[in-house]
Amino acid sequence: MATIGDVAREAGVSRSTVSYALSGKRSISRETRERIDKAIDTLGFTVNAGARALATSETMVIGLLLEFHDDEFPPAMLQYILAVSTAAREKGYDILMVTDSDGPGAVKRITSSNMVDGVVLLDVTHDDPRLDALRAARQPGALVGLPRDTQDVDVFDLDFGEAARMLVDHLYGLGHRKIILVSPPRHVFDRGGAYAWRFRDAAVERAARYGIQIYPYYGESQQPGISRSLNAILDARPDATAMIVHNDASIAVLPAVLHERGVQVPRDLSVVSLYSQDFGRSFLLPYTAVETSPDKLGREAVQHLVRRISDPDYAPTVAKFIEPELTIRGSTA
Amino acid sequence: MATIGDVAREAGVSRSTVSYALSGKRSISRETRERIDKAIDTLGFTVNAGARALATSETMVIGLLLEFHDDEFPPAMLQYILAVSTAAREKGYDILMVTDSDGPGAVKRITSSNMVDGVVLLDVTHDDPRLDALRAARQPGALVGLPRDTQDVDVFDLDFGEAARMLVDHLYGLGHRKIILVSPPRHVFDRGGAYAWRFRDAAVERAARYGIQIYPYYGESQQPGISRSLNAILDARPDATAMIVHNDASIAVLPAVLHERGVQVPRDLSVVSLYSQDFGRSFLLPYTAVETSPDKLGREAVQHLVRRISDPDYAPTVAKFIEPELTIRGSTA
DNA sequence: TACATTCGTCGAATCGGTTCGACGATCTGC
DNA sequence: GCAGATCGTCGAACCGATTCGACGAATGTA
Repeated sequence: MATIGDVAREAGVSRSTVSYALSGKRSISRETRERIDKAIDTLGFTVNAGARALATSETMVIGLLLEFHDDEFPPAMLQYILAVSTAAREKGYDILMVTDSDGPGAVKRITSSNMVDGVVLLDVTHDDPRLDALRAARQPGALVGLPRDTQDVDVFDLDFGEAARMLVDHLYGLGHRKIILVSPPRHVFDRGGAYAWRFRDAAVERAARYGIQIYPYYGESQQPGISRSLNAILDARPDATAMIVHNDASIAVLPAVLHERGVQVPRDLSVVSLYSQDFGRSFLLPYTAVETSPDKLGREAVQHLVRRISDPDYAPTVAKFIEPELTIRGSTA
Repeated sequence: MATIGDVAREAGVSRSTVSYALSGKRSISRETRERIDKAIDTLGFTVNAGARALATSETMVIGLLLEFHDDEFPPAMLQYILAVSTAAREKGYDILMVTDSDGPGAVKRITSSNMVDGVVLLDVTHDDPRLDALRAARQPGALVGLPRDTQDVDVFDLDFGEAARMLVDHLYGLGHRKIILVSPPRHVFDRGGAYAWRFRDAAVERAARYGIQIYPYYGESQQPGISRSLNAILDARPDATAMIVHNDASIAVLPAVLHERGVQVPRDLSVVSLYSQDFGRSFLLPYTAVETSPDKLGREAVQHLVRRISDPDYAPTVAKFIEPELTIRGSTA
């Protein structure tokens, strides 16, 4: 591997001159620059990332922390990963992806060893143990998911409360008075997945305000439990005229379950949900739904993180809740 | 951030002594070691990864290259990612994940800048342009997926030919003489996804040997095309008594399609497929199938890569085809 | 014409580690 | 009791970049 010294020798200049030619931080004469450029590509020189990181204390790498739980649905997770990765690359950053089950340890390890310039935490829970590790680290972080204590951190999430209200309003406006709500699996609540209860509580409260019935249930995460639980719910509430499904795994399975029961949408039952458009396309989901925008979320998190990396006290911390958008797909009446 | 120099001063020894205490490459007296240990945790010292990488030219990072195509099914991809990530961490490596659409460029960038010690290429195609970049790099690489030219590279893949033969044999043994084959989408063939035709060709050849009929079709990757194409295929071949589905997206949708047509498995149609057990659990896939073992594949690739990193000319290059295992789930008769 | 700027380049210091050779002290074997 | 090996430690060189201050030459200004 050629070093900057080799380039310098080949071009007959000093190392610092090569460095300045590379960075453009000082002016270089045209002919010198040409000699350097030629030397660089005869030698096939590339800057050594480690050496540069050491000198500049910037790695141009962002840590991406996630843990895959059994109660999560793979396609959704992958969408976040790709969004973060793509957005980062556009800003010139690479992604160090850590899927360690010891989240706090992983945060500590990659930040304190200076492997990254900042981190993105995916799927942050109410009492996420990674937060202490992040605060102890002297590096910026962006969270996707809402923790209890948002002090000193930047948070990005969908406004699940508003999403719930939108969906309840939509159904209420169409005349529905008894609504089933399928939440994420109980595990998600236990683990502290705030989005689960933020959505449920808002839906329940909104329903109460309208004086209508809402029947909350937990969904399941794996087959055959998903179908079974959906059937049980439908059996238990034959009077319900509408259903809100806040669970990827359940919504993916719902079409089959309804078909098997001979239930037609929206004639017999109105169905609304939350999922991203891409997700809906992989399956056959023709439901009116709130768009969850994983790409927008990932992108915003990265953008903000990058800004904070270049200027650590750039702005007050941010808790950005992106606005839900309702896409009408005709699954309600 | 504390440096090794700070630790040395705090413990009253030289920097090299601290380094040796850390690495254990020379012996250290008990009391010195204790002073150093104490200094390390009063100062909260962690080795700077960049500096270490510079000195040792080892980053302890593995590059993971993948590109997500629309014609792929997200859950399967995620399984590979997690497998590689987990296996790497167990060996002490972190993962630099690159999802660049410019594959060769990405390979060149991360290898020639010495950001990684080696790379894993996911979903390698017949004429994968990343291979030239990999060969030009002076770093070991492990491929998942089979390229045309396997010279100087280590390849890991399922033995798709054998898998096809197993499934055909299985059906033939049960008396089936007219079999539908749903391959991956045409795009996958065009792109050079060798697994697609390795499977198809082996199935066709085996069927020919038995003198039975096999009807090959392309699958689709996105709804509603998937259902539509499955229906069209079933309409076109009412005489077929069995079906081999080599496509994640199609198999995930198949239960619904069959149910809608009133086709019972295995009474009216025998179905076999290829998918991983985890994948089957997310959906409701009760089909006799060959296990695709993404975890085993990812793990083996990483293990071999790590070995080659520590000893670049450790062994002849490897083309390892893991043996398909047939799991009988009663979807055939 | 004399002086102050700007331009282009260089040398040296620095980032934070690892590792080699040296060296005194301790231990071993005869 | 002495030569030789081993142990524990240190200092210095090195890994490959960046960046600061300096300095001669070219340019601009009065």
